[in-house]
Amino acid sequence: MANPPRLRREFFDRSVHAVAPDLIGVTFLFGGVGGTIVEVEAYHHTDPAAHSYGGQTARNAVMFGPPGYAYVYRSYGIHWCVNFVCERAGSASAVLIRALAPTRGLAAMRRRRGVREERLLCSGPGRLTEALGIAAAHNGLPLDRAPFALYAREYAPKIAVGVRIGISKATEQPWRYGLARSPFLSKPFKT
DNA sequence: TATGAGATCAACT
DNA sequence: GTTGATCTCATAC
Repeated sequence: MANPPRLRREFFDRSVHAVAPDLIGVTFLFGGVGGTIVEVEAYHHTDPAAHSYGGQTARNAVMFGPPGYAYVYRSYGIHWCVNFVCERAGSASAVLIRALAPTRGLAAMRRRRGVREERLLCSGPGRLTEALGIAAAHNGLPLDRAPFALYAREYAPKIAVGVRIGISKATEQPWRYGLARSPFLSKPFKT
């Protein structure tokens, strides 16, 4: 069965609030391993919760570059989290990938994660980077070239919207998007 | 089901 | 010195 078309780099050349819901249902592979995006969050440089809010630093420099690149950072000193940079160079906006429904490379994901349950492989930003093998070395890589591969969705999914998770600033902004009722969400959406 | 501690690092006060 | 865009395990109800 043929893969659907890859996402073009221009896909990311739009408002982060337009790109984020459009990523739900997209297939995200890294080194041939991954699945369907079911949960994301949008961050913009005018947003106090964003890493880019206080200006450019060594850590967040990729966010200030052109769209269509991966921003990878260390979270809580333990985990890696991956973002897709959006809009245009300097806008410093990105979409945090929070959860996947695993479809490809299940054995590799189970080996890296050390768990068997499919639900626990990619249901959280730290979990999915561990499952896919994403780390600091991949910060700043383009999303339209290997080892990244993004494939357009083939249907319009039912999008759930809610407040973001794990932040303490701008907590009221409804910038978390997900596939409604997916069992692979890091947390369910209020209905 | 719910709450708490520990792991461990870069940015910031 | 404190705080996170987190996760896991332990303990308590």
